[in-house]
Amino acid sequence: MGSLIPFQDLNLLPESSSLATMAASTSTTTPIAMKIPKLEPKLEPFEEALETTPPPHNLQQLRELEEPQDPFFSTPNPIPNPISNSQLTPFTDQTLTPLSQNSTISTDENNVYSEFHRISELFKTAFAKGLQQYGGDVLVPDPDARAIVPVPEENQVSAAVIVARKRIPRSSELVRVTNLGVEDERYFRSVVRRTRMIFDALRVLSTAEEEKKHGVGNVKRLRGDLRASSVMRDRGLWLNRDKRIVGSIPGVYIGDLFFFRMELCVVGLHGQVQAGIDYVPASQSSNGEPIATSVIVSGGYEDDEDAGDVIIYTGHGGQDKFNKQCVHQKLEGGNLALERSMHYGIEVRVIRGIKFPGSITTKVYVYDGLYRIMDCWFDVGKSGFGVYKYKLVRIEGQAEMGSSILRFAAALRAKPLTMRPVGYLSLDISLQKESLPVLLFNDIDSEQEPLYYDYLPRTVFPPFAFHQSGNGTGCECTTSCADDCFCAMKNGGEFAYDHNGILLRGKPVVFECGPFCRCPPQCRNRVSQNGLKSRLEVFRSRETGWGVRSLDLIHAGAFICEYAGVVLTREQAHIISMNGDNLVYPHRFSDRWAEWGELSQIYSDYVRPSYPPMPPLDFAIDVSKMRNVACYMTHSSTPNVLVQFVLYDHNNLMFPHLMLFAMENIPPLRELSLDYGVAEEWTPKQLSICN
DNA sequence: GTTTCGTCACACAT
DNA sequence: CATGTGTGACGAAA
Repeated sequence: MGSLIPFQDLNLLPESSSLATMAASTSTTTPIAMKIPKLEPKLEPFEEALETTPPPHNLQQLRELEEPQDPFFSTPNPIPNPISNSQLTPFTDQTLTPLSQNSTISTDENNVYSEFHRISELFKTAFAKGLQQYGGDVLVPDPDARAIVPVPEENQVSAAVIVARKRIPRSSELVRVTNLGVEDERYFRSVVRRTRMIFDALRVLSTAEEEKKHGVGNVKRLRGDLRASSVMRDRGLWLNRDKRIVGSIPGVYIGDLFFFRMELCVVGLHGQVQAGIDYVPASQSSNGEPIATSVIVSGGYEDDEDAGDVIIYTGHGGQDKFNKQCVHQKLEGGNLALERSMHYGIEVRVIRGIKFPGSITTKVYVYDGLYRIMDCWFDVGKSGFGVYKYKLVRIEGQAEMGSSILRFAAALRAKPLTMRPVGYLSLDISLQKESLPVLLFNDIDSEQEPLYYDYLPRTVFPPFAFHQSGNGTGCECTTSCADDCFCAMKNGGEFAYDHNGILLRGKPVVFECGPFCRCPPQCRNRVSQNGLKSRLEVFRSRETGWGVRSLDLIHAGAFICEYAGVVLTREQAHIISMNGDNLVYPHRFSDRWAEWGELSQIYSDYVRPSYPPMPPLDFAIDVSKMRNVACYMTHSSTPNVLVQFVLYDHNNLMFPHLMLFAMENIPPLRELSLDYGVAEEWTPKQLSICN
């Protein structure tokens, strides 16, 4: 056990302060950032992807919309990788500075000191040694070494093997993905979306299975996340295992949210289950040096300082079981890798772990984009032990940080008018008809349209829809519904939701408990009939007219709202549509429910749920005079919201409710989008695109 | 190839 | 509801 070193004394230490000063002056006198090729933002922000889509309530435009469906799902077999001009840039040996052939990583046995003055020795030797051994100048590495040399055409590798077919070990080949076209982006996004849907489906289903087997509450420490990732690893469904990507991961956007570390591994954003620094180890690196690729800022180290764009990040190691520093850190492993990444000007992905009460887990992980390591020094931490510190500075020109959006949204929920003094036209256009307020925001023009319609929280069905059905049947459960209850039977012997109200798997139709059941309103099988769970906001957008976003984070699979309007029969619709009114045809919505919980890549005998069977829907929804928030959602072919048909207040299969559920973890203030489907006349063209 | 080790998880108990 | 603690699975190193 080393003796405690007073924090303030170390700052006075000549060696440390001089070196720190020199390091600091280095970064100011030589404009390092200028010499690094500026990183163009490669990923198109989600909002921009929606730019050309028309407002959903303008159905005429919608029909004219020519947008191919997500090719991944619309064809039965995986399509060939559409990548044409994109490339993976290998980091060849030439891209890194030449080393002396015999250099090794410094793992100085004397790293642990108990005497105060010896810390400075450690600092000098470990650091200077670490740098000098690699042939560079101790404090001013060759600026040219920071440039990533463009790779000649013949060395470029195709990206076709992003999705593997069997379990693959982790590669050590460092690449950076560049020049992705719009189609490439769309493709990779769909791969990531699909992968994450499989992960979530496996995770919630394994929990549900265990509960079924052992009974609710008797399940011991079930780790659905571990189960899901393990199954997916065995099937080779982890992404980006064949290349170690420096920089952005294709298909992962800044602001994307994750609730499990394992999920970060599955998409390849961060490959360490618990460790905060991910890197290519020296033994696998082409030049024998470790290179860091991503870090997680999770608040686990007391010496971290997080100012958003600038992070003082603490290296790993030196902690006891209670996350207390107890020995000095060493310049090895991830610590050395970060230092080497700084030396070569290699950017790192930053993921923040943020405490998030009220979620399914206590923490949420946000991808915050790329940072450059600008500085690195040895310091004494608050507990008096030596720690390595790294100054990470966010690269400019990237989309806004997800973590700051989370923070802003939290403030907005509490004080909307303080945070946005201008633009709110209404703090609740539903006039308390919804369980939570629906805000209306326009800071672009004077349009106020949503104010002028009657707000209709639930769809109005014609009376005969109730009469035609055997609506007097319900379950007899008095406390809580179980898997053997009448309503569970109607759903094929299982409930559609888990105990958090998450939709487990999309179905042709979901039967919820209703007014004819004896169970209480809190019953787990009444998810979509109890109103909003997240605060929604209709907002004016230059690109799409109106759009909808949430002030709350929405979990994947969570209920959002109903798509409400007045139901018209085919005959009524025919008459009304001649006047050019706004009608929505439920049968035209793409069957996105089938993607939710789709596991054909896991089970070869997987078939899309066909029970309970649904007849073709033959009605329209009139949203011209009465509507709710849903009809302001924009269209997308990679939507984050799906339509699930639900019955609860009657059993008439001809007239289900259109309930909207989240297909992804939707960050607050990200635009919600629905696949309204494309008109039939587009089908041939669509096929030609897919083939 | 195999084993050991450490880790900014997670879930549940208290 | 914060803190404690047991089980865990991965990649890296030996």
